[in-house]
Amino acid sequence: MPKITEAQRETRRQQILDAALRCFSQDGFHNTTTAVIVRESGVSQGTLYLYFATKDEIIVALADDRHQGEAFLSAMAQSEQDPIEGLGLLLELHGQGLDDPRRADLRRVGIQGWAEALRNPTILASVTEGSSLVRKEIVRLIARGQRTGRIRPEIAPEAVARMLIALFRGLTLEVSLGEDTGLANVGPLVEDFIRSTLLTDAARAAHPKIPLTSKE
Amino acid sequence: MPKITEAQRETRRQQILDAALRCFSQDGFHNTTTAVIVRESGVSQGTLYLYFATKDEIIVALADDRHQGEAFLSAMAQSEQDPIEGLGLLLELHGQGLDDPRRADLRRVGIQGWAEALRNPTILASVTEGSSLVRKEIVRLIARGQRTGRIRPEIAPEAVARMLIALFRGLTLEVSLGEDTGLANVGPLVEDFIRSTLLTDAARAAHPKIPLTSKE
Amino acid sequence: MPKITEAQRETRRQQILDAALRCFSQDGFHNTTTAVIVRESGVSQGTLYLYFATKDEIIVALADDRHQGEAFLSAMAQSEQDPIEGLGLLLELHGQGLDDPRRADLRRVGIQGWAEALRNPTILASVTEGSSLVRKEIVRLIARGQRTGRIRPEIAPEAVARMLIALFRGLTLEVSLGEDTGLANVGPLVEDFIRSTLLTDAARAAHPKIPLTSKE
Amino acid sequence: MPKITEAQRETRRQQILDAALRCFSQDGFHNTTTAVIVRESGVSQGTLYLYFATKDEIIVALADDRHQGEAFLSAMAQSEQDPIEGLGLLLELHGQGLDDPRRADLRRVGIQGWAEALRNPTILASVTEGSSLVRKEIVRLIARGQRTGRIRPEIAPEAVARMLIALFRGLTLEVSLGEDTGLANVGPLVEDFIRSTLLTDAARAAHPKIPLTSKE
DNA sequence: TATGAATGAGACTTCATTCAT
DNA sequence: AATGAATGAAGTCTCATTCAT
Repeated sequence: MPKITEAQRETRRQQILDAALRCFSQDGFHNTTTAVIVRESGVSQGTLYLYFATKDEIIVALADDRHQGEAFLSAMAQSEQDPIEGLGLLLELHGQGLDDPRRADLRRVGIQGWAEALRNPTILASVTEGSSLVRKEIVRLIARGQRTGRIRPEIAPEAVARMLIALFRGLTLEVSLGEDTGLANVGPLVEDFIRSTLLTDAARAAHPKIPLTSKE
Repeated sequence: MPKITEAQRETRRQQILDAALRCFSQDGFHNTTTAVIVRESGVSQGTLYLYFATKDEIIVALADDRHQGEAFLSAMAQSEQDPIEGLGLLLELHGQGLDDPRRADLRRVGIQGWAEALRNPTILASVTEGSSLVRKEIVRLIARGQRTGRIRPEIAPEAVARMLIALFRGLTLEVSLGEDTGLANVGPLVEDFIRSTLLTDAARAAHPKIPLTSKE
Repeated sequence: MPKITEAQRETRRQQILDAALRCFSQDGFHNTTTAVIVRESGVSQGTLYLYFATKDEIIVALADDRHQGEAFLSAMAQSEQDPIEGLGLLLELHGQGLDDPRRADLRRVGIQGWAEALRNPTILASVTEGSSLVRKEIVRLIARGQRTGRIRPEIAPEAVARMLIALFRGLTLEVSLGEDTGLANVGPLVEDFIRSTLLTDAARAAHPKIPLTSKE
Repeated sequence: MPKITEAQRETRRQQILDAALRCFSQDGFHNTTTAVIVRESGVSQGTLYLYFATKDEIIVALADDRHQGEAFLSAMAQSEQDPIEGLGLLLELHGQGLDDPRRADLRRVGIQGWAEALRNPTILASVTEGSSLVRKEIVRLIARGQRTGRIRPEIAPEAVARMLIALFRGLTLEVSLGEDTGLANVGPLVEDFIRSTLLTDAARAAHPKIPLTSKE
């Protein structure tokens, strides 16, 4: 029987994960020693292993955190009545995620997660789970739009989903690498793409502007 | 007067890089020991360090190789007379690069390079150099298309370039993670995007189909 | 609150230093691997680095130990009331240090320390600190002797100090190299030197024999 | 049958030894790689091993060079008719050797030779041979002085020799460690020592000043 | 003879993990 | 539960020496 409450335990765990996120973001997963995480999180070397069985498990936990965030965004988009507005909201939220400086560490560690996923099945599962959630949500929204006649029927919803996910992952990378062109906002172009490529002529008339307001 | 010719030296170097590429692809950069690279490449432990000063330098060299490949693709696209066909060729070549099983290792190591670039300025420079080349080529093609009235003038060439690069990076990741949906080819959608979003009405009529034949 | 007390830590540290002293004495600093020190001291490879950051730091610590010993001898000499007896005591103690077989390792490692001091500023500082202490003590004793009229006033105290230090270092080397002539004790000659060269005629009469009893 | 003359061979050998002396003086024997010696001497890696079978043999050769110099000094002293003047000359020559900046490298490498001699019998033999030559010469001079009644008969020649050798070795060390007091010349004190301790009253009257002119 | 590329044993050091307290 | 000292396997890199040309 534990001598600390579940809440205390969860707090400690987050404390470690927060420190790990910062460290991994700065020095990379493999160049961060458990000693540093321990120092940054304020727990002891031994305590770390009361919460995570291995160092690998820490990055797995961070990856899991990440796709929980994605699940949340999907849920929000789903609550939207209009599918096109739902799609716009999804894109907007992800677009904001790209910009938010408070999420810089998450983005950087996310990229490292991709590299790890190539050889760690657990992390791969986590990454895939996250993208899968988003993909399904996009497919659902597109399909709904097609049923209501707003989105061109010949469009393959899966393809759109894959394309949008790939696009956002690529933008995450671009932002994190600091490949700052200082020019040209991609947001309006994505908006343009959706309007011209996905929407039917009728919908295009009804939606003079879909609510994609990402500043990125 | 060296005991070995420059060509022999280059061969040896490639031999090491080839082995390293295979190893890094399989186990990741940080989980590949120099001992394994040495074993795989058939040279001795000491010889490795006659060609690369540190293990890090090997991944830098692989990243450099990579953007040399990108320079080559850009050069090919530039040789095309018609900007739209040039753009199509560029996309096709990159699309083929996504599919080619012989390039699987390159893709996987490329993703690891992204993670390394976050904390290794030399690798970052190499990655950025590669994308920069492609971006400039795309901008050049779009601008040319706009001058000839084939591409809508209100389109921002930089934005298109960033979007396409992000898209292909994202697709590289998708393919490498094996997130295989088994469905829906993105290629036609990209083609559709270009036709609907970029081309002027006149050009769209003239190009009933732009030559984007990527099967991915 | 540390898991081990300061005393336990100091014991461990000495345990390592003792082993290192033996190893360095036998095989030389550069021909002694950390693996051997570890084996001899009974600690693990990792533990060594819990006490010393680098192998170099071990020899620095040994050099420091050495000049702490010299400080002790100086303190003893200073406690003597009569300056000539103090000088005699100092020489006697150092003379005993030359003979003592238990100090053979210290002498041998000391000589290696000289070689290291040529290119390691930290070790140089340690060696210099040690000789400086002794020099100051000799100067103090000589000057005191001059004030009481026992030592010839035209003698330069600094020169005597340098000469005696050089002499003892040279004798340390001779003993350690085993250049054993089996003949002729230097001790009485040093005694003679002091009587004839340093003492005033009056003091020479009062001290028919200064208490220099080194057998070396 | 050699394709180069003995003279050419000797030149090459010296070229290597000169480079090695400089390198060893600067970085120490163990921190000088053969690669550096090769670079400094201008010969190739392979050629080095045509002249010296091992790296150790290089320091042995340097040690041998050294005691050849000592043999030369002894020969000079022996040529002197008067034993006391001979002794003075010997001390003067060694004293000059301490000061000469062109001999700084020799002194530094000599000290490293002491450290090596502790575990390398060949180097030990070389060092011992050098000191032995000097010791014998001093003994011979003292004994001669005793026969002619210039030096006190109760003095042990061996002890004087050992003391003087130890003293000069110690001074070599002091100079090389840069323990510069900026004060007090030891030379006159040594002179004083010889006059007061060794000479008979008669000789002291005859030699108002023995020719010891070392500036060190 | 001379060269310099190649070799591979081995050195130092790090670090994820354990376990007695 | 928490601690932090201890562990030892393993990794990167060096370097004296060799040998085919």
